[in-house]
Amino acid sequence: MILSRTSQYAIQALIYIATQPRGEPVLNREIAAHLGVPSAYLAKIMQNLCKGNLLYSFRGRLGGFCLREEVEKTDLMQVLALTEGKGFTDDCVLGLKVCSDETACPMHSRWKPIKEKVVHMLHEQTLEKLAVAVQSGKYRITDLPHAAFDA
Amino acid sequence: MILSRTSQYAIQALIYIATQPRGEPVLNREIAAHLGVPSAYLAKIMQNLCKGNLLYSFRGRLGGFCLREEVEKTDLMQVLALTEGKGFTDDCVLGLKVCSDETACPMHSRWKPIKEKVVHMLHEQTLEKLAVAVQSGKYRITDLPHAAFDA
DNA sequence: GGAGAGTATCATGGCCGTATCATTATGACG
DNA sequence: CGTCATAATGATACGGCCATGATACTCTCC
Repeated sequence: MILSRTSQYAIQALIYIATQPRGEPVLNREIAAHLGVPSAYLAKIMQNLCKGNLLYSFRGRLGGFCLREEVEKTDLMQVLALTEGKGFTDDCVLGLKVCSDETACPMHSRWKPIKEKVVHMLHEQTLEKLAVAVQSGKYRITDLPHAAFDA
Repeated sequence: MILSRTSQYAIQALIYIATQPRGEPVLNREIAAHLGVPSAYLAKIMQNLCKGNLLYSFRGRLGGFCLREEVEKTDLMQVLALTEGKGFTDDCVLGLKVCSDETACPMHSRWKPIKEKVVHMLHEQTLEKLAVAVQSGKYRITDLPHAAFDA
């Protein structure tokens, strides 16, 4: 029902980069600070996204990360294929090794259409759409600053 | 996207008990053997289901586990509330602490209806329905015996 | 009281999220 | 041209949680 923290960070980071001016490398440190996530761990995730051909990386001064493909071309399905593993939507709800239309667990027929909806949604959500949504100010990618409630 | 192994075992075990004659306690050992899962670990899960009022347990000779409520009354949502934690469907996809209709992550509006479909499905699937499906022989609750492919 | 069953406690191994530190590459500047 | 700051990259280590295993305890029936 839930994504790994790795996937969450990856998505957040990519959206953040997509909201920044194209072509200017974004620092890992800056992303981590903005999202409020541990920068060392984020660095490893970024590396993974580089190997998965979603990002360019540049070292040294003026270095950082840039999106590789045009933002309209990258959708969440591609991201999650990297962070969760390629066939992460194929698993049986009950954990059966084989659970296909021919021989299935008793939930298969109900679960399948929902899974398809999820996959469709993940394909539909491109970095561009998400970045625009964030830039509009109506949606957030980071936690709210928790005001002083403890007084 | 996936349930914990604990949840998978719990569901499988409950369905198995539901396929057995009512009133006769079922042995943990028997369930574990039939499902092919480690019996010590399953025992702990069963305990949890007892504490959560889904099972009766009886010790000593002729002991074992019986379903507590009538099978039509127990649905998967109740089971998962115990094994995954009560509000396991409330979490934000991106892991935001607060993600409601008022202030949300950019995926919230797309994710919410899917989540509702999942919750509805989990409420609909009662142990009775699942047990009947298994008893019909059309659906499985255990892995296929892998024939000798390695020769 | 002994065998059979669940119950409770502790110990192990793996993976994930995290933290720390050394290494390498690159642009800037004197 | 050399070296220095900067940034990504890589290696290593640690704690927590999950799945598992092992062992001792407790209850109940015969």
